[in-house]
Amino acid sequence: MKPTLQTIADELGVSRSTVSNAYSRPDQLSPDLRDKIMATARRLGYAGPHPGARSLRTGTVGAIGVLFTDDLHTAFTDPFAVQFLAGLASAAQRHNTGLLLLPLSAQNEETAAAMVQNAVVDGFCAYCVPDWHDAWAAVEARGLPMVTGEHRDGGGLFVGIDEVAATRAAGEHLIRLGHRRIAVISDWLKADRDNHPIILGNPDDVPYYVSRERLRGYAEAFSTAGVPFDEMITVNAAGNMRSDGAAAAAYALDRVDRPTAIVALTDLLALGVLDALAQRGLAAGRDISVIGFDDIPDAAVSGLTTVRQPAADRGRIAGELLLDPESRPPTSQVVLPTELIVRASTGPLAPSSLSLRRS
Amino acid sequence: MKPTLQTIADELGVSRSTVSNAYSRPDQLSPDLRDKIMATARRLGYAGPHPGARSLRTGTVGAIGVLFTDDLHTAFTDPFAVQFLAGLASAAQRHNTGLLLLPLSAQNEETAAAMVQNAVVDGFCAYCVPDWHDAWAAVEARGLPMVTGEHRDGGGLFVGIDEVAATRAAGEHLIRLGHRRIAVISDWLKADRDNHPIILGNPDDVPYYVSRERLRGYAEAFSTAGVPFDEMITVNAAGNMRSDGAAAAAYALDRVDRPTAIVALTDLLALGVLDALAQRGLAAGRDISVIGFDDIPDAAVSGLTTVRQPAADRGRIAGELLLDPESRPPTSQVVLPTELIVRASTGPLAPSSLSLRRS
DNA sequence: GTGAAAGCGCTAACAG
DNA sequence: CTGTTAGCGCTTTCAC
Repeated sequence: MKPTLQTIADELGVSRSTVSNAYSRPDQLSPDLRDKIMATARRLGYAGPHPGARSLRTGTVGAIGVLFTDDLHTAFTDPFAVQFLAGLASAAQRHNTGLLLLPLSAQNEETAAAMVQNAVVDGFCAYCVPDWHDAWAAVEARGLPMVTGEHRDGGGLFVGIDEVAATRAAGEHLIRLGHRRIAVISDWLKADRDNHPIILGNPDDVPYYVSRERLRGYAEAFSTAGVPFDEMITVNAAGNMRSDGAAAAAYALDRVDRPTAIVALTDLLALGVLDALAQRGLAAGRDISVIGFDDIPDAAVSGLTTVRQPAADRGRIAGELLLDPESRPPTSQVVLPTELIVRASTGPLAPSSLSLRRS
Repeated sequence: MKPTLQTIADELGVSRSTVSNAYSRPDQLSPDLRDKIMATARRLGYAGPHPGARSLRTGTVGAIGVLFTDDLHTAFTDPFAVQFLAGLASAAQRHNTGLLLLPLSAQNEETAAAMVQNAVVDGFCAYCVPDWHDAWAAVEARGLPMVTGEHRDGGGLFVGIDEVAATRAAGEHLIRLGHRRIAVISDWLKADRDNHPIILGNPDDVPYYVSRERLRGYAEAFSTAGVPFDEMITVNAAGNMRSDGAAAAAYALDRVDRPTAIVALTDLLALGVLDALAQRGLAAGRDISVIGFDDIPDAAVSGLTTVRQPAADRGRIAGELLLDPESRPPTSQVVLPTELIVRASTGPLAPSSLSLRRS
């Protein structure tokens, strides 16, 4: 039988609460007694109050649930996700809190919801969770504090960026450079996970918040310049991997009316687009302009024009909001700044493209 | 006030246990009643049994604690760690279990131990935790199942590789090629986190299991060939990052009696060594031989000779052992195979090096 | 099928 | 400073 507070108390002939105090409120009893308690605890192999029992009593656990994609491998390959998590972890650590990764199966929404229901946590942090997911409902039902960067009206706290404004600025940059025939590449433009061009009636049809909003920003910039939504070339990517970016870009590049610019909704995909260009002997920024999103370290290395967002801050602030109610702003909506970083991968419309455009 | 089982029971005039059964044992009551219960639960905003309370009663939580480095950023930059975690997560998911990341502060061992003590989990998985860490003791004290790949005699379950045999084989390869003046680079050769050459009396002095064992393997191979331990050039790396590998390699390369081979105890460091070679116009495998460890994807790309280990399997099996007691082998010691992968970065001792050796 | 009783191990008033 | 009392919200025999 495992020792409990009572075991120690009985052994010493004191009360259970005294032993409890020895651990949680050392100032409530004489140092002598405390030492004696700790000594017998050690002797009996008692490791301290049972965390589960304590948490039932105090109502706090010391863990926050992170709704996460099924595919940890891909998630950890994404520098944005890693920075976000690192930021979240730094806040968590400051509050002596762990991160409960909840890898939600995209196949089996039922188990995903069950994981959320059974998670022993103080709150939830969700991102990269397409919003049709049942898990959303489960999180809301739990009634715990929740923070997300992807669901601005979802009841919980919001820490994120103005996705629409960010890509609108990027789109305007492209417009200023003269581009009008533009392809957009992203995963989650459709619910399926394949690389292929798609016809999209409307940005609203996109099932995933981030992709949808970013697409909206571009759509706004372009339509303001006279390029209607349905003239944009949209290609769905299988996932958010560099190779997917290259594969998806192929559908845009290998067509007669090749676009003069390709925007990817993440840097990882944009780097793949650069790969596809290189493979075809095309020069980014001269033959074809490319824009990404995130400003991951490799973006600078590759001279990728992109939108910088404060990944680590998003995580850190999300954590603070969850763990430190004092810090909660009245609005509960923290919108962090983004910045368009112009590098070599965008340039003015090339004459060759112009002539092609007339053909 | 948040609704509980009792709230629902009172509302319907049934007993608490009936409502409990409605959730956990649907076969114990009539479908009608169950539906009615679920309906009022929904109506009252009851999300299902409180996970913490349930776990106190049943003794199972649905989470395993992963003792993790403080520095998530670096951890997730290491493909080995990512693959390991992905493997662990796959097993966890199969058992409907989450991963509680416990980022242990290396500075503050006290808080680190406290995190372990307070973790609401069913078991622990530890790796990348230097063994002088207080957290070890805390884990053992908890008395929960624990699995590690780094502490073969530590009481818990072991899933790992034969580190010594792995590097011994790599060392023998180097010896066969004629190398005798050899440098070893690794983080955690000393407890400090700086790049600098060190004098090591003995592999036993190394404070971290993995580094120690791998160093032992090399020491065995070399001493068998007549190269005593104290003739090996040992360089401590600040961390397990590519740039650290390059920085540490500098100390080996920029000395008069330059070694003819450099072994790094991880691929990430070895890739840094290759960077350092390139920077000095030296050719890996011709001028200087280099060996890594892990066989991460980039190793193949760079033609790095290395030791392949089954990272994802280590994680997956660790998870199974923890979560599925049935699967536990009698010994509780699972040793997975490794394989020396010879690529272009190792080659026979170059004549130029030989002459240099005599000088 | 359903309910009553007995805790899981702990903490937080409060009284002594 | 120490002990008593009263649960936290749930599951699980075991009778009915």
